[in-house]
Amino acid sequence: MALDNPTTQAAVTTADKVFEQMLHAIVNGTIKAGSKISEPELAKNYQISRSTLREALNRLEKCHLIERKANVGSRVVECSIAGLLEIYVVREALEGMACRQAAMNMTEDEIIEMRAMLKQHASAKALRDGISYYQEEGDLDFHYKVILGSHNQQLINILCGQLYHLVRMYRCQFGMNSPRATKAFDEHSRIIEAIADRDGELAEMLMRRHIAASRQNIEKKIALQQ
Amino acid sequence: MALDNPTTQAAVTTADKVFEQMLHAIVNGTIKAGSKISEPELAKNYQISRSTLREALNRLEKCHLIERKANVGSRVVECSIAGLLEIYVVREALEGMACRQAAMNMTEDEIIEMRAMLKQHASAKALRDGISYYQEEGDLDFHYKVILGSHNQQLINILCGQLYHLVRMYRCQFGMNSPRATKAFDEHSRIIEAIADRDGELAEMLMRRHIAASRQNIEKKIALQQ
DNA sequence: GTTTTAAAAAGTGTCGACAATTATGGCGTT
DNA sequence: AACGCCATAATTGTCGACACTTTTTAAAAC
Repeated sequence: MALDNPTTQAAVTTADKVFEQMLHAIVNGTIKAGSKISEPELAKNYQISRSTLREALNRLEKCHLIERKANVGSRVVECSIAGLLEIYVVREALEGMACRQAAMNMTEDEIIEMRAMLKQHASAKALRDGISYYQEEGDLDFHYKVILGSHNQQLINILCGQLYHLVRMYRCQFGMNSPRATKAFDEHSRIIEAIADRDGELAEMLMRRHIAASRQNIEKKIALQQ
Repeated sequence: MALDNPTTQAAVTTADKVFEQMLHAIVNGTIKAGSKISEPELAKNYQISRSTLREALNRLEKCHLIERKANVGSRVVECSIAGLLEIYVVREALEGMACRQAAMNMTEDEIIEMRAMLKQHASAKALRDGISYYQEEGDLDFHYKVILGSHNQQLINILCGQLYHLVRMYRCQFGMNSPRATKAFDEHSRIIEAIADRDGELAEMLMRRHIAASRQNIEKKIALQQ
């Protein structure tokens, strides 16, 4: 499935399942950002013991979705504009480098797969009502594939394993369906071509601009609102 | 203290203390890389219950120092050349960006502090026998300060909170006292000047070259050994 | 002798209870 | 009425025991 994370393995233990449930709940705001987490209450809700719940909380903490203070408890992270911009800065650096590495390390098969995916996005875009699909899951798909294409486990872990949960949380809660759909599609195309040409330097530059453009788009929006 | 991490708060709970002990043990190789972790055995060694130990293991997992598989157990991460190079790639991207942000966001006081630190390193270097100090803790100090100077919490968390434990582990276990001491000192100086000039673009480029040079130094060494 | 199967041992996951710490609320004082 | 203090309640941290999985061991079948 598109929104499933490439790094997470199937949830076998109950703590895993509760983690996934809470993950979705936090991402889509059912568990409110900034709210305090009551261990006894949640354990009762999910019908599990506190030990199991705490195991799930530890994984949420690994994704930086909750923060814990000793002897005080856990809170869901706040969603602030400043925090969002911070994430964009990190993404610009990491995904830019991932793109450079992808240009060096992607297999021909992976490149073919990416081109096929983009073609599919293009037809979905033509359908017009498919635009929202493209923006949400399609965009994530594209970025995932580039990151995986870097073949760098550290990059993959940081980006897919933790940062992207936060990205999805912000997208959900800020309702970000930016009007950059068409533009973003063209940018994706050029990035793939740079990767296919094995031009790491260009690929990195294009990806950085692509992400920086999204960030500046948000900065502009904020400036207008004030 | 130099090697203490700026992001970790004082260890109050026993799980915290065990985490710190195990952290040091893993970093310096007392607990061998790649070895399996027996919960019952370690719990007995540290004279704590398995619950508390597992809490400590969760924090080690957050730093990517151990890896867990469901119903199987934990292993200390392996130290491979490939893994080391992967980390350098991530550092080049993240610390480069951190340096750019530092040029934008550092306060004048922080810049003064950095210059003072570098002056101290210079005198230590002049002492000759201080060289090892400069290389080990001094180098980490410099990089820490730049990262903190970015004022970007996400960057700080990823770099100081998790990646740098791995870096220290590799330094310890591979015994890396690279002969780049003098060169590195000059590079540090130029980076600080770029930050002081508020030239983010140059600062990022210099930091990336600085880290890339270290990586290439290792690649060269490896090539010679083979 | 090798492979398959089954039982036993060891290890991890989960639970409920107790201990230690922090938050709450009422009381008295200023 | 506002502030500080103490007792109580609630929450988090830790413990030991049990349930379930995986691994090991040994026997049985081929």
